[in-house]
Amino acid sequence: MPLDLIDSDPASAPDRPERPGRPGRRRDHSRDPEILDAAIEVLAEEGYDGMTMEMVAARAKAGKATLYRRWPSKGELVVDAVACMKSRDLDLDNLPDTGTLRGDLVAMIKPRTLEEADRKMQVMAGLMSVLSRSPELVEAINAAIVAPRAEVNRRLIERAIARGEISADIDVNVLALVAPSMTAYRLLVTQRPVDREYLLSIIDGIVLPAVGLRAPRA
Amino acid sequence: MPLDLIDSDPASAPDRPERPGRPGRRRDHSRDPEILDAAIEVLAEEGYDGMTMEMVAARAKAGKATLYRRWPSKGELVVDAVACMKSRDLDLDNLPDTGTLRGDLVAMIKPRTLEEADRKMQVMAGLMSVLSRSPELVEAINAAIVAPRAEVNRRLIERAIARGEISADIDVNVLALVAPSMTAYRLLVTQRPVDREYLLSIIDGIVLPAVGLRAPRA
DNA sequence: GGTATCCGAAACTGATCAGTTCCGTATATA
DNA sequence: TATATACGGAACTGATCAGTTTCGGATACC
Repeated sequence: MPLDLIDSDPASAPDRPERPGRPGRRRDHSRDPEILDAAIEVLAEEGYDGMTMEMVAARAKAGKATLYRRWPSKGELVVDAVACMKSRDLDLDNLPDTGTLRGDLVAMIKPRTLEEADRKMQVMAGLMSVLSRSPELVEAINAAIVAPRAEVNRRLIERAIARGEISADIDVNVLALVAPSMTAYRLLVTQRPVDREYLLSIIDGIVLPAVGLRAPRA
Repeated sequence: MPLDLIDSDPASAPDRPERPGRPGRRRDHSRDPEILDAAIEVLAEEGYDGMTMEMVAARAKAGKATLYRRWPSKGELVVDAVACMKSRDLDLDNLPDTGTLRGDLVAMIKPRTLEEADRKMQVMAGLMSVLSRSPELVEAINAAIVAPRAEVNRRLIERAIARGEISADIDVNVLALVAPSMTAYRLLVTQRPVDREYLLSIIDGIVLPAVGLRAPRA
C-alpha cells in the first residue's frame, strides 16, 4: 500500500490557469480538467484503492501515458483532483438573506446542493482509509469539502446574532458543525439518504432549539 | 476489487460459542477469537484494502491456511470480525443514574470509552470505501458500532423525559445522534482528537440547550 | 510541405496479494 | 505407544495493477 505523496514542492498551486488559447501550445494542459473530473468520478464510485489509472484514462478518453506525463503518481493525481473539486454549489458571497435564521438555513436546502454534498461524501468515503497516511490529502479535503460548508453555517449564525435574533452567548464553532456532521454521519455511516425532511429535522429539532428559537407550528 | 461477500447463509450467527473445553476437540475453534482480534487490529491500522491475510495470520501467530480453513474469503473474515467486535465498553443494563441528564451524559465520558470509540472509528474508516458494496458489512457495523452508542443516549434522554426534567416534545431519535455524529465527524473527517473537552462542548453547547437546559455556570 | 510536438493505444515489467497445496509436527484420545 | 486431526510454515498460482516504453497518427507552426 505505497502512497508516498511527498509532493515536496510547496509552490505547486492547486489552481490551474484556464486553457490560454484554444488548442495546445508548448506545455498543453488543456485536457487536465477532463482528467481530474474523471478521477473524481472514479474515486466516488470505486474508492482510492479501487480506482485504477486505466479507469481514469478510459473515462477521460485519454491514454494512461498522458496521466503520467502530467502527474508523477496516482497519489498526486488524487490530491490534485480533490483540490480542484472546489465548491461550485456554495457561493459564500451570495448567501440567502431571508431575515430569519430558519429562513436562511432552509433556503440552503436545494436539490443541487444536496446532490453535490452526496457526491463529495462519496469521494470522502473512498479516501477515508487513506487519510491517516496523507496529510496533504487531509488538507485538500478540508479546503474543498469540509471548510466551505461549515463556513456557510457560521456566517448565517453570526448574522442572526448581529441582527439580535439569537443570543451572542452561543458556541458558534460547534453549532456550525452540527448539520455537516449529522449529514456526513447519515450518508457515510448509516448509508441512508439525506433529503429535505432529514435536514429539516436537524434544523427544527436541534439547531433552532439550541439557540432558543422554535420552528413554526406545522 | 472483488468483494463477493455473498454469505448466502442467513443462519450463520455472529455469536460464537466460547471455547468448550480448554484444548481442541473435533472442530476446534478455540483460536478464532485471537484471529478475529488480529483482523480488527490490522483493519484499524491498514484499512480493508491494505489488510492482507498474511498480516492477520502473522499477528495471530497462525498460518494463512488456518484462516482459510475457517473462513472462505477475506470478505467473510472481516464481516465476522466486525460482528464479534461487540461493545465491551458500553453496558446498556448498567447506565449511570446521577439524577440529571447532564450528570448522566458527563458520566459516560470515561477514558476507556473514549479509547474504544477511537478504535471503532479507525475500523470504520478502514471499511468506509467498501461499505457501499457490502450490505452485510453495513449491518455488522451498525449492530456492533453505531446502534449501541445511539441507544445509550436514547435511554438517558427518555429517562430525563420520564422524570419530567425535560419536555416530551423532543425529537429523541435525532437528538440521540448528535454526539455520535459529531464525534465521528471530528475523528474521521477532520482527524482531530475527541477528548473530554470536545464532548463537553457538544453536551453544553448543543444537546442541553436544545432541550431547554443550561450548563452549570463554570 | 517539412518538422517538431503531443497525443492515445497497446505491450510490457515487476510487485503484490488472494487463495491453494503440501508437509513436518504437536497434541489429544484410546 | 499408535492413530487421527489440526496446526504453522512455506512454496506456489493466477490475477491485478502501478508505472514504463514504444509507436503510429494527428496537429500546429514555419
